Amino acid sequence: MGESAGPQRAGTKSAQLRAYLLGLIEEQLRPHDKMPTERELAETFGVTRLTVRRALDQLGYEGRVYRTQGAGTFVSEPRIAKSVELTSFTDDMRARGLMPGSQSTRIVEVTAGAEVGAQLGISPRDAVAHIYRVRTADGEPMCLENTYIPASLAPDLARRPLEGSLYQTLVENYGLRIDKAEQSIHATVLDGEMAQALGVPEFSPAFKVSRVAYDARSRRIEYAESVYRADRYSYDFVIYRTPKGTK
Amino acid sequence: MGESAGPQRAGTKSAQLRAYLLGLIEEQLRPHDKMPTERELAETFGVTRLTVRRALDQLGYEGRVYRTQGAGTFVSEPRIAKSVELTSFTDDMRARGLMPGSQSTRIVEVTAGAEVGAQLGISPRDAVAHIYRVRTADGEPMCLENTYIPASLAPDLARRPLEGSLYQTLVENYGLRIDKAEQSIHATVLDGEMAQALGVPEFSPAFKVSRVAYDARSRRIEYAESVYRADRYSYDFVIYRTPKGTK
DNA sequence: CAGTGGTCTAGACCACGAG
DNA sequence: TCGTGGTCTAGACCACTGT
Repeated sequence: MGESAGPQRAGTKSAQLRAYLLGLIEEQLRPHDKMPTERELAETFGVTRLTVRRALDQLGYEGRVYRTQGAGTFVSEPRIAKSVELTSFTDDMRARGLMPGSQSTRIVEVTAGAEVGAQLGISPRDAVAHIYRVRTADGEPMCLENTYIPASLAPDLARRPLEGSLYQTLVENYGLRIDKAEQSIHATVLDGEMAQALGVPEFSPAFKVSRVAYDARSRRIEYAESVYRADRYSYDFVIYRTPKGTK
Repeated sequence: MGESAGPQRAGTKSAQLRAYLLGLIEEQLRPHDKMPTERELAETFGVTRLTVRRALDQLGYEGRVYRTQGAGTFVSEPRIAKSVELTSFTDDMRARGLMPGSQSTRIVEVTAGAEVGAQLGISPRDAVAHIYRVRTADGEPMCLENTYIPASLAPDLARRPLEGSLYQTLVENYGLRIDKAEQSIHATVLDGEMAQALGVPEFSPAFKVSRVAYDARSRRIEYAESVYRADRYSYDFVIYRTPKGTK
C-alpha cells in the first residue's frame, strides 16, 4: 500500500503498518468486524508475519483490536476509557476536550529537603528547581501542581522563562526525555487554602497524585505532587489480565 | 538452566525464560546490574534471540528491567509502585500484605435496570445476578462492592453458594474468563450509610470505582461499582510514554 | 478439516553507546 | 571500532475455532 501518501513519518515497517491498520479501523471497519488475516497482510505489504504481528500486538495493547486464536482478529468496540498513558497535563486536557492553561506559575531554586530528596534519590541538601503552577482547563482551575527537578540535571532552569511545555523545555534545552513514571494516587479532601486556590468549597473531594518520572536510562528526572479537583477529574483506563506469558 | 527444578509450570519457552530471569533479578542481581546479553541468553538456553527478546520485553513491560540500545539490559530499581494489572480483590490485598475477606455477602437475581443494562450492553429488562459484598482486609472493612453479571452468561449464579473467588466460579462453572477491564475512578466523600458500612466517619474521602470487564472475545462479563476507603487504599502504578511505535 | 492466531528457528542488517 | 539492543526475513509447527 505504498501509494497511500498519508502524513506518516513512521520509521519502522511495523509502525507504518500500524498506522495503516488504524486508518482501516477508524474509517472503514466497525466494531467486531474481522480484520484481514495476518498472512494476508503480510503478503499484501510484502513483509513477514512477524512484522504484521508486531503492528497488531501494538493495536491489541492499545485496545483497538482483539484476537481469538483459530478465528481471527477483530475490531474492538469504541473505547470508553483511555489506557493509562504518560501524557503532559496539556495533552491530557486536550484529550478531554478542554483548553489547558496555567496561572500563578512560580519557579525558584531551593534545596531539596528530606521528602523531595528521597523521592529523587539525591541529597536533601542538593539544589532543585521548584515549579508551582495552578493548572486550568477552559479557564477554570483544575489542579495544583508542585514539580521538582534536580538542578544537576537542569542547571539554571529556575532562571529560564518558562514558556511552553516544561517537558519540551527539558528535552530541547537539557536533553531530558521522560519515558516512564511511577504514580501513586490518593483520595483526599481539600483544606481551606487549597480549596480557595482551586475555587471550590472547603472539604471538597480531590485526588492527590505523587509522581516520580524517569528517563529511558532509569534516571529520576522529576518529582511532582498534584492535587486535582474531583468534580472535574476522573481516571479512566484499561487494565489487562496477567501480562500475557505468566498465566 | 534445565536443572533448576523450580515449581514452574510455564508452557512456552519465553515464559520459562522469563521465570528464570525473574529469579536472577530477585535473587542474584541488584538494581542497575547488567543482565546477560540477549545473544548470551539465546546460546545458553538453546533458543533464538527472538524468544529471549519476548521474555525481556515482558519484563520490561512489568518494569523489572530497562534496556539501552548499544549498552545492554539492566535491572530496574525495586519497584515502588505496581503496574496496573487486572487482579481480583483477593490478589490485590495479598500483594499489599493484607488478609482479604468478605462480609455480608448477598447475591440475588434482579432485572438490570437502566444504568447497569447500559453498562453491560443488555436490555434494562434482562436479568442479572447482583452481588453485594463488604470486602475486608485484615478483618477491617476496605471497600463496598456491587457486582452485576448478566444471567444469560451465568445462569443460576444467584442460586449457587458463593464460596471462594467469584472469578474462579465464573471460570470453572461458566467458562467465563475476564481478560480486560475498563475502569473509571472518581474521588468522593462518603455519605452516612456508606461511612457506617465501612466503619469510618461521615464525609471521609473515598475512591469510587466503576468497572466494565470483558472476556477475550470482547463480551461484557461484569459491571462493578466499588467504593474504597481512602485512608486504607491508594492506586500505585507505572505509566509509560507513547506506546512504543507511535513516537 | 481447513484456516486462524501463537510460538519458534536461524539467520541478517541497522542504530546506538562506550571505550 | 566493537558489542549491544532494535528490526526484519523466510520459513516451520502447534493450538484452537468454526464448519
